[in-house]
Amino acid sequence: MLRRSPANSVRTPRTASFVPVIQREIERMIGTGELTSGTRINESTLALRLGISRGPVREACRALEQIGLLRSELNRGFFVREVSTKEALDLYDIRAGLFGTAGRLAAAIVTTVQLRDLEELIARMDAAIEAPDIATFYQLNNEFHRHVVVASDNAKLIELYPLLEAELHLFRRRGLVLPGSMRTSNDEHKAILDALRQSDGTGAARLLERHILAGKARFLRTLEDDSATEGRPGPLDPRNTRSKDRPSNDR
Amino acid sequence: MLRRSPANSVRTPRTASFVPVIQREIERMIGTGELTSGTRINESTLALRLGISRGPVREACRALEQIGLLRSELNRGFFVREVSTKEALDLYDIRAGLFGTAGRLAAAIVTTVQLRDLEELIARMDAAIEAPDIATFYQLNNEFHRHVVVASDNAKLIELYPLLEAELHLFRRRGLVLPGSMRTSNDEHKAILDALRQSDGTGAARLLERHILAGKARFLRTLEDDSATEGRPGPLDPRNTRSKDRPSNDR
DNA sequence: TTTCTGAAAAGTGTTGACAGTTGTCGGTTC
DNA sequence: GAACCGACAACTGTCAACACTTTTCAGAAA
Repeated sequence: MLRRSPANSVRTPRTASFVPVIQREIERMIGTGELTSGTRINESTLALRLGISRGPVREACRALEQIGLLRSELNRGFFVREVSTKEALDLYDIRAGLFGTAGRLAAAIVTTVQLRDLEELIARMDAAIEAPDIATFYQLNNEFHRHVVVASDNAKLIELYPLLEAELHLFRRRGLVLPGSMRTSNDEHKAILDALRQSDGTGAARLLERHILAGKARFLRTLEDDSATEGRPGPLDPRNTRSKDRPSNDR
Repeated sequence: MLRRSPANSVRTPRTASFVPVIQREIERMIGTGELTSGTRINESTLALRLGISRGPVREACRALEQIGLLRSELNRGFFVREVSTKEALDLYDIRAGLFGTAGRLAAAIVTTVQLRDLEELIARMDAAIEAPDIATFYQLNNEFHRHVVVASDNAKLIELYPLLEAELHLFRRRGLVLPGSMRTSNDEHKAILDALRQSDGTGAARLLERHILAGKARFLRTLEDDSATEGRPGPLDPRNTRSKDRPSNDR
């Protein structure tokens, strides 16, 4: 099946495309903060670093533009997107709706195994609160959310929800979880689990929606606190940090 | 600013990228049925037809893959996506959730002008029902939905919702609106308008959600009818028409 | 006739190069 | 000294060509 040079098959036994690999890599770099909001993607440099040419890099960027992690400017290339306060708040609303939907669907079909998993995650979050270990709590919290979405058994939802979360993370990085809120947050988790256990779809939906909206409220509070300490710009100022506002590309 | 040959500036005064243009073009071809589910996109042919090279075409395809209109197979290129019955039903659930969210948000901020627009659309739909003019009703119905989403003033939602609708249209084309359902559908519109008028967010959300889920129920009925007349394959068979099942690409 | 085979044709994945645009950084003018 | 100017460097958008894979199809074998 592999025609020539069975030994040095380092290059081009074309078993995979570069594009998804690059896409993940850029996602990773954004996730770790290696690439921060607003910075430009230098295609040539990135291609060189990955040992490939610009074509696949551009394709990956085009894909990432579509899911909202990058934006493009004509003749200036791709930039890591900046998410304004307004957009971040909008994302909370969408997530609330989708998360509620996930819960409604999940309540009808959730398995006992999945319920046990959720219960265990809640217990571990309690432990993290006692420690206290914010990083672990944050991670477990994400895991809990992911589990609920997966339990909905809605493939599109399972695909969509993390994309929205990733986009939200583009908002200037800050401690998203207030230490004081962990306990109440986990109490909400418990109520959610109860609703799911009782196959109470509308109840679960309502609780999950409120859970996210509570997150939105906390988010808003941190914004207000910041603007209070930082000074001038109003608490809900939709403007962002960029100095140079060019008209963004279409779509 | 334009350096050479001011007359025949047919080529390359680079004021726009080809990619969005091609993307729209492919979307259009899918929308009109010129490209049907499952067919392969021939990059070379398409590029030739548009008078450009394959690079931008590939970028556009990559973008369309990300929003769910195309899928890719290694060394075989891009295909117009096929949406299975399960996926179509999943999409209805997501749309229901998002549409409800849109309504909840819109109820709080909808303007009198927007309310009047919605009212007018409802009136025109009534007229279309009387005619009866199914095509016009279908179009006005879409317009109504779009208006509600726009009234939410949530940019991401406004971007997302039509994408889901487009994806749903990839399900093997069929008359999505049953003639008999137009009247009840428009009655639902009227109830929705009332809720919005009264700034009743939760009411609007519930009604909008049910409105979409009613569409899902009708969709299910048409499926059952079809399978009854067509013969063997079960009403909820998730399998699709493809003969050759290869492992699809990741993501 | 039907089934295999293998070579040519067709088409994708990637590359390197070119044309055009944007940004930089001296020097020049006011 | 600050604002302008123009050449140069850096970079994007696009193209044409190459390497490899998949598909097709005529001819051989059963």
